[in-house]
Amino acid sequence: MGTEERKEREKMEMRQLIVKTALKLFAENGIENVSIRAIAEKIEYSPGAIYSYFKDKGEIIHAIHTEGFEKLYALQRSLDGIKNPVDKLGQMGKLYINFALENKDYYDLMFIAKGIAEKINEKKEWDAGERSYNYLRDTVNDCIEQGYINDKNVDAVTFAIWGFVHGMAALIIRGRCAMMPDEFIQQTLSGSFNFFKTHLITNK
Amino acid sequence: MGTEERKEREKMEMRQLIVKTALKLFAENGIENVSIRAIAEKIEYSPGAIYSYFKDKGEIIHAIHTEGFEKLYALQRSLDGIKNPVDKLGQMGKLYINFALENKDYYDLMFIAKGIAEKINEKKEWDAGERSYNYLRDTVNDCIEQGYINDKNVDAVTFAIWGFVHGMAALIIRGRCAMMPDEFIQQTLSGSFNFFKTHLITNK
DNA sequence: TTAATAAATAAACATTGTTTAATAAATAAA
DNA sequence: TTTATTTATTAAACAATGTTTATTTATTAA
Repeated sequence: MGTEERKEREKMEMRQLIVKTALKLFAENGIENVSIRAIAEKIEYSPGAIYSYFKDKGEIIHAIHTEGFEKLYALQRSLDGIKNPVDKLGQMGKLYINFALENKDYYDLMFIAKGIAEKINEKKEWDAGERSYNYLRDTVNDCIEQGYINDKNVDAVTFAIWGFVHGMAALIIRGRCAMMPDEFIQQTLSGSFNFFKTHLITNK
Repeated sequence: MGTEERKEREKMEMRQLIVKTALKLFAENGIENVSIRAIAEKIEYSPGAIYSYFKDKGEIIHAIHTEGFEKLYALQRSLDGIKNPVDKLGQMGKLYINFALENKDYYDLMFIAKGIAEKINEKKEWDAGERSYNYLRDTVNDCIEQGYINDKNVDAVTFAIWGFVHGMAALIIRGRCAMMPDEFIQQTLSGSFNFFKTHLITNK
C-alpha cells in the first residue's frame, strides 16, 4: 500500500508550502522582519509544527537560497545557444544584474546574507552556486581561448567579472546608492557595463 | 563654573567607551552576536544606562560606521602626494581592498550591513561615505582628463571601479569564497587587479 | 541643609527562535 | 471493529533579545 509514498509526498508539499509562504512574507516585509510565528500563522499551523519539517529557521532560508540558484542557473542555460562567447558573456552580465535587481530577496540570500554562509559550509552545499560559477567560468575560458580576452588567468578574470557585477548589485540592494535618483543609477549601471565591455574585450 | 562643560565631556567619554567596547565585542564575537546587555556588562553598567547615551542599538552601530569612514578617508588622504592619477587610482584600489579585509567589521557596517542603510537615510548622513566616494571620483576624473581612461562618463567609470573592488571584498567577507583556499583567493585577487588595471588604462 | 536635577538601576514588556510535555490524529495490528 | 502504536500538532514554557518605565541613587544648585 502506498501510504508511505503518500506521506512522503505530503511532507514535501508541506515543506514547499512553508518555503513559498516564507518567500512571500520576505517580499512583503523584508527578510529580517519575518518570524517563524508569522509563517506559521499564515499557513494556519502552530509555530512548533514547522519544526517537524525544518530543523531551524536557517534551513528554511537555505531552501529558498537553493531555489534561487535553480532560477539563476535556468536563466544562464537559456544562453546555451549563443555561439560567440563575448556575446554570451555580455548577455550573462545583463541577465545577472537583472536577476539581482528583480529578485532582491533571492539574490540577497544567495550572495549577501550572513547566516547563509555558515549553512553553506556546514552542508558543503555550495554546489548550487558552483554550477552557476562554472558556467560563467567556462564562458570566460572560451573568450580567452578564442582570443577575445587577453589574459591567461581564467580564475582571476572570472572573479573580476563576478566581483564587478556583484559589487554593483550589492551596493544597490543594500541601499548604498540610495542617495542617487533611480534613473541616475540605471544610467550609470549601463554606462559602467559599456565601460567594462569596451575595455576588457580585445577586438579581434 | 565649568561643570556644564565637564558633564558634556564626560558624556562624550562615555559614548566613546560604549562605542569602543561594542567594536571590541564585535571583533571577538561577530557583529550579530553582540547584545546591548553584553556591552553593558563589559563596561559594568546596567543595560538601561546605555540608553542615556544612545537612542537605540542602531545609533551605536551608526557611530562605529562613521568612525570607519573616518579611517578610510584618512587612508585615502595619505595618497594626496601622488601626482600621477593612474598610480593614485591603483594605490587606492589596493588600499581599499586591504582596508576591507583587515577591518571586516568596519567594512561590513559601512558597505554591506542592512540596518545601517535605514539610519543613513533617516539621518541623511551618507556625508561620511560621500567624501570618500568623491575622492575616488576626482581621481577617476583626473585619469579621464589626462587621457588615461578612454571614457567620458565619470560616474559610470567610478561606479564600475567601486563595484569591482567592493564586489570582490563583499564576496570574501560574506563567505562566498569560503570554498577556495586562502592563498588561492589572494592570488586570484591580485590577478583580478592586474586584469582590471591592464585593460582599463590607456597607455599614453 | 534642603530642593531640584540628572544618572543609573531593577524590573517588566514584547518579541524572537526553539524545546518539551501533552494531546489529537492517523496508521497498523488484533 | 476495536485496540495499540506511531506520527503530527499543539500549547506552554524557556532563554535571549531590544527597549521602556517607575524607582532609587547620586549629583548639582539654591
